[in-house]
Amino acid sequence: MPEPAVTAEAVFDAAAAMIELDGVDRFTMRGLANRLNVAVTSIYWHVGGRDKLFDGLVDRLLDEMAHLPMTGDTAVDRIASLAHAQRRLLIQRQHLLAIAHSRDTTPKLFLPVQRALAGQLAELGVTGADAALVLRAVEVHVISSAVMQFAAVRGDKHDEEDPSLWTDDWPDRALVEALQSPTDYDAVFTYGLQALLAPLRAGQPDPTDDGGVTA
Amino acid sequence: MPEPAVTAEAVFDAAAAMIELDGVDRFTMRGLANRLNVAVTSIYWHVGGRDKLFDGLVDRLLDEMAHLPMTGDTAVDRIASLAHAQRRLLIQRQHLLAIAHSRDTTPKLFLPVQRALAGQLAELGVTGADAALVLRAVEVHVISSAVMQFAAVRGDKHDEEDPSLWTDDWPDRALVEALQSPTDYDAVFTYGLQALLAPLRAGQPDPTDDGGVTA
DNA sequence: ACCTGAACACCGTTCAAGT
DNA sequence: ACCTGAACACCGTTCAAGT
Repeated sequence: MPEPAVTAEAVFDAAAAMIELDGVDRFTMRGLANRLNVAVTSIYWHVGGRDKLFDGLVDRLLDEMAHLPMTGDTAVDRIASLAHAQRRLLIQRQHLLAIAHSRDTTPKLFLPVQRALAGQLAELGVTGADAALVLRAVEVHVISSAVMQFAAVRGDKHDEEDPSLWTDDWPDRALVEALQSPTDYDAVFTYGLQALLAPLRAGQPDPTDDGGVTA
Repeated sequence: MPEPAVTAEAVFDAAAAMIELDGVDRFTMRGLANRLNVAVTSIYWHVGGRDKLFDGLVDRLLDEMAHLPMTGDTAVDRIASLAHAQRRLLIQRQHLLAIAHSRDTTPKLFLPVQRALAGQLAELGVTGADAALVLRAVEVHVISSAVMQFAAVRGDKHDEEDPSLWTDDWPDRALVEALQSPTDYDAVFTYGLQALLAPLRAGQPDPTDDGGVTA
């Protein structure tokens, strides 16, 4: 009974490692087979084709997100800490996030934290459709900003401002200078999250009241 | 002096139309050449390879964004209306946005609206590094949520909630039901935008004060 | 059950050759 | 200046064949 040369586990591990190293674009079935020292076709037997392989990798990410820490004295703090933890993991798994995005399964990433968020919102008295809206607003903020930061950081060469767009007589020199340096996505994320959670801190004004901004 | 069979303009037009119809993934150089009734290699002479072609398409999107409308009685309303207009255009140009994203040039999309936003923020007395932060928070919100919505809507089959994740004894039946229906991304966007702009409405509290949520 | 090589139908891109 | 076909070096996937 000779041991198999590879297992499905080993295929996923190797694929994840390769992708984390070189990115999704440079990942090929043939390269993976080469790394595992098997024929390409062997991979098809173990895990199926490229799509099945990526499905499996995304499922791994989902599992990881099911065990995120959540700390804090108040419910709002716990929501914020969960959002930060989720974001950190997504940044760490940039390439898996990119895969999920390219496969249009980003909304699946809501699921592992939904129950925890719902529980904290319930503690704040936010329930029903209101809770669904806030929950999704937080998740969209966490995930979409991570998706975008990933692309932005990779293309950081273009992030520096083109000064030619600003006339020299623009009065706010400090602003122009601030825009010249690369975006601090962590700060932007935290600012946005804080804004999203602000209405939850002071009583509970109707979160669906848009203040007439709908334009 | 025979007229050329194709021009660079015509190539870009045809490419944009094809991509808008079938998506980026199904777009190929050979298919484009076929549609134009020329040899593939002719395209290389006119606009260069795939990368150059996509660069050109993204530049077209940038041009479009330079002429967005901005209306409203107050500066905050004008910022909101600009954000909504930018979002609408990005949704309309979903596939071009996807191209920009895949090429890591999403931050470039900030540029065409930066001056207008800076002007309105200045009217509100928000300047310097604070203005840069708010400006980027708004732009990240607009662009990243559009990037994500695009993927989410394409994969809408997965958007419906898996009820098995909720135990039957979860108390908030209305929430579970709300999560079962597909996400209303417009509502989520408006809610987030309103939250981002709220501190600008009532005086100007320090926007970098995170209320201790940094976790 | 596991692994292989050959083969198919694609890609993007280069380049010498035509007019 | 403009357009072509042939050719190169890749892809992912299928399938019959081996053990």
